[in-house]
Amino acid sequence: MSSSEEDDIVLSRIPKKRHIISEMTPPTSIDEDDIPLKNSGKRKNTIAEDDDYEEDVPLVKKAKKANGSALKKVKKEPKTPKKTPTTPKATTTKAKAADKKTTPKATPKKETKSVSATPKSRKVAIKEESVKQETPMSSQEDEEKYKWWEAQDLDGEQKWESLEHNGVMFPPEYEPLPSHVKLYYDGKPVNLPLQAEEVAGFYAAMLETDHAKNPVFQKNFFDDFCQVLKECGGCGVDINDFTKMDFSKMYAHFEKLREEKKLMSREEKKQIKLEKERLEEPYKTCYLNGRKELVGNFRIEPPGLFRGRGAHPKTGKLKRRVKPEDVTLNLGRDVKVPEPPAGHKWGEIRHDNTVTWLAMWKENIADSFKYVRFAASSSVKGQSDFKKFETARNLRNHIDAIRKDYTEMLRSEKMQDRQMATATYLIDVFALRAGGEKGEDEADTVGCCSLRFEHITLKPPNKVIFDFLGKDSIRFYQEVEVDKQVFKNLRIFKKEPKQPGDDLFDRINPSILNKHFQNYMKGLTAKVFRTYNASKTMQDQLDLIPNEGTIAEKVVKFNAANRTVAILCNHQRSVSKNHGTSVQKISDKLKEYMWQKIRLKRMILVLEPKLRKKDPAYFEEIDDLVKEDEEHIHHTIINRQREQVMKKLQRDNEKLKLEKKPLLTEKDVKDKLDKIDELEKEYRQELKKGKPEVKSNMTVEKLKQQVETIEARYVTTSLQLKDKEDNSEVSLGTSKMNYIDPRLTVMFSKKYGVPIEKLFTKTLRDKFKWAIESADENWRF
DNA sequence: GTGTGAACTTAGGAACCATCGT
DNA sequence: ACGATGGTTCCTAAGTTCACAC
Repeated sequence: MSSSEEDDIVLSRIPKKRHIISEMTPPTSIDEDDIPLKNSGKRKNTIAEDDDYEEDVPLVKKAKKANGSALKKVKKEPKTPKKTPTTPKATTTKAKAADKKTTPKATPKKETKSVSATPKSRKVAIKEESVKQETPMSSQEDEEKYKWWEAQDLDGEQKWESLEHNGVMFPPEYEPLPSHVKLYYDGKPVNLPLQAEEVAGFYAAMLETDHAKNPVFQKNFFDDFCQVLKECGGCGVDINDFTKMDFSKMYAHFEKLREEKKLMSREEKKQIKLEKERLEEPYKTCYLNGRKELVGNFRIEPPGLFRGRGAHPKTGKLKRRVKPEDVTLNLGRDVKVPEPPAGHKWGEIRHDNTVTWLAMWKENIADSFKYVRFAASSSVKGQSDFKKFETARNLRNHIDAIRKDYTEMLRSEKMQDRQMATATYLIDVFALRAGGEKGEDEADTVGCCSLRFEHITLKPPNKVIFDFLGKDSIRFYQEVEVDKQVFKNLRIFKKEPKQPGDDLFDRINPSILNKHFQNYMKGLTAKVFRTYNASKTMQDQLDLIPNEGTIAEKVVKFNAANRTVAILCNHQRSVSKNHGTSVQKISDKLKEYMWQKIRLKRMILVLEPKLRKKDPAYFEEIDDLVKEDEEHIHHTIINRQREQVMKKLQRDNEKLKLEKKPLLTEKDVKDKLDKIDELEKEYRQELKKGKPEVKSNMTVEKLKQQVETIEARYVTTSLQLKDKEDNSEVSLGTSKMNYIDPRLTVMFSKKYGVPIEKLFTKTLRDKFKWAIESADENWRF
């Protein structure tokens, strides 16, 4: 076959390539790496014509490191922190939208128009609406009824016509510790300045968590703590050794507060909750194009210690308090700007209707932005969700062609194309994420394009073992069989001089890949494959479910389908710490049921011994129970009963103590204990004789009835156990919320007569209202 | 292409809450 | 009536993607 021939050629050329590559890119140094890079463009063009994939040059991804940060700084410099629109964004085209006459009423309509009209490269579908902004905050009638999915699709650059909101909610000010609660350093109490005390408190409060035991966390915390301490003038003691810090007093104080909170009366708790709700009331909603909408995260994130996931180099760093001056609000031009907190000003006011955020601030850990956005149930989010699923759904019209193409392209002469095809295969088949490049100061996690040498192991003829940390440092481990050619390609991508640490896909990145995808379908990017395959899988799984059985059974089947999707997407959750015990409990229960059943059957035989011959199968299992197990179960039962009696005694006594009445003693429960003793005796007898006592009023009929009851319980419980095990490390929620087209769930609900409440929680019903109201029992993805 | 900023979706764990079995 | 338990919501970190400057 031509394939192997081709491969032979390819492989035979490798030495040559190796030579070239090692000349061009010394394997050791990243910095030197970026020198050849500059030539790459030129070289590549000529070489590509050779049809010799071997010779085009890897993208050099790590090049920036050194001068990258320098660049960054240069860039940032012109950014004067003044009031002028100097953020990079503000100077770009879009920025005209953000153009800020901080005085909101400056030139309302003209500006709004120019906002939308400016972006040069795009045809902006804006019909110069002479915005009839009827006082939004008052129109309450139709808001409930607005169904955007039945309305016209405004699919353009402009995201809103008018926007009014009340700004953001700030966390409460820091409350100083009582004077007797202090940090101890080197055995002595320390008087910390308030700001430093707050930071120390962040750590103290989490003293018993895993985070606090992580050395990186400790170091980052300590560095930032010392910094803060220095900034506010120190504390008279030279604090320079983390190990001498004693947070125990502070920790105890926080524990006490926690306890007190728990012990608050029902009434008090209610009051506090009411008060909280009253305070957040104004921020919960906003007006979008005159209609009331829910805001999502209107609360500014409180300060604290950064809890990065996985091995994050910055974990433990201080997340500083956000001030109104740090916050940029985005709202309509003609609308009242909410009052900043007393004595403060907003950082900036924007009127950018090409974006959907309400407020924004810069965060100090990664130096990125945080946004206040609409809630998931809002029309804005609903629309983009709808669009996302429609894009994914549209992929079904192209997927065959795409698969055919990449299958062919796996053998391309051009290295970049081979990588592209192979990556597409992995993304399509194993639902990998795109895998963008990550920095030194982030956790080392990867996706498809950032997979490295050490992340896959090849086992001929075609087995691949993936083992890497993906998003959120969740491990992706799979042993799979792949297409022969994919296997060969991966082997080539790992060929010398590649070594651990090197990128497998050194000629592509998500950007290149996505650009390629655009050729097939508008809006097609790497992540669309995940959505498509998830929803497609769900559809296929649902198709397999017969329309029969109880609602509960159907729900179980639905969840099983959901689970296959979750597994496809590698959605995991950590096993809860008491998972082990609760599994043990259930299997104990199962054993006990089994024992009960057998015991009942033995009783039947006591009544009518000849039944055994008549129906040997029915009685077969009674031999399965060995004496030791039986004895053990007896013990468990007896112990449990005794414990229960004693526990109740204790509880009663506690009450009596409060009422100052005389306490009960063991004598008072003697009756009960005696009964248990009796039972114990009975069991012992039973064990000796090998058959149970049978009450005089028992009949074979009754006993058989009881056996059935027990059997039913056994089945239910074992299903429960299986479900628990299967689900212990799979998280169904993420795929239900983000990947499975909600119209599939709605379809299932209608077609199988399962109330939607059993499949979607309240929040999901709100989020997917559009789907619930638009899909019927015949809808297909 | 590379680098970066910006804006958006996706994600797991903690906190909170309701319900269930005893 | 009560704690354990499991489900739901909240929180915010961690991704992807896109536009733009170079």
